[in-house]
Amino acid sequence: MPELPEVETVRAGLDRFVTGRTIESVEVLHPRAIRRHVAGAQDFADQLKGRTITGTRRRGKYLWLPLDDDAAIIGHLGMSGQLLVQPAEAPDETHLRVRFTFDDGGPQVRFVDQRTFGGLSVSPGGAELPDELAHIARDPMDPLFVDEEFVAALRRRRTDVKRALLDQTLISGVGNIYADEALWRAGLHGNRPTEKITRPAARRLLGHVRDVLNEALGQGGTSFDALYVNVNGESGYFDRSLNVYGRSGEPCRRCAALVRREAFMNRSSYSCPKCQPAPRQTRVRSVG
DNA sequence: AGTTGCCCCTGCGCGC
DNA sequence: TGCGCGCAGGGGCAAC
Repeated sequence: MPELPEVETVRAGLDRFVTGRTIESVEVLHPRAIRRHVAGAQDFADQLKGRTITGTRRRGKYLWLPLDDDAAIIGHLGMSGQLLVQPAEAPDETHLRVRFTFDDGGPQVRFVDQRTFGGLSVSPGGAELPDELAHIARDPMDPLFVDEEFVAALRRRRTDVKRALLDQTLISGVGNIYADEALWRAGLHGNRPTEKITRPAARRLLGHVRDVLNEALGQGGTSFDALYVNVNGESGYFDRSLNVYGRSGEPCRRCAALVRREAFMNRSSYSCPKCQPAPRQTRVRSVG
């Protein structure tokens, strides 16, 4: 569920509550929530006990908390994960998976995840980029993201442009909502083959991706329901600014044609039939 | 080697 | 009211 703006909102919210605090204990209430930590729940808790969190970082949809021993706690929210700051006396959430308590007796950090697609792990390399995240491309908010490298890499792909936007090894942080919104702004149908996107069109698309991510971040992200909230349990407001996502059958805000929904990889894509005409011919797939 | 589907889960809203 | 179905902000990984 959460894409870059939502994850960044969570990271920023977490920062002042965790930086400089020392972990007293870690309670794993559901093993699936730490499945990426292959050594298991006991090892996860043992490694973290007594460690001090030195800050908060993010790349794409992943965030991590560097520790005083150069490892880091990595967090991914999946579709329904939350990181909440809660007083010790707050009742356990229904889907509470992991609880962190600190030696100052202050608020706990809780990982709550209804569907358990998200999870936590401990990985070395926390100061720069945890080893586990080596395959994740820089996101477009990263000062070291190189636009022209993205443009070239996009055009080298042999896939459809929406699939490329969702590929976290090409560009990270973009998910189903913001891919659809950026494609609408760019006037491109998601099924357009990447090799036919011109360099200027690719640059424009990247600009729209950046714009929509920034605007959503300014609104605290997109919340359709109680599943996405910040560390204090508050919703974001970008849902009011969505132009196509989830607006099937409603008028396009640019041309009033009715927004269409198309099946896409067991999910949905939303687009304007006039502003984003489907490519005449779908990508030719190599055979044999 | 690059690309494509499947599948992991829980809950909600809808139609019958 | 109750059941079954489809759908949901993601990504790893086996199979082509």
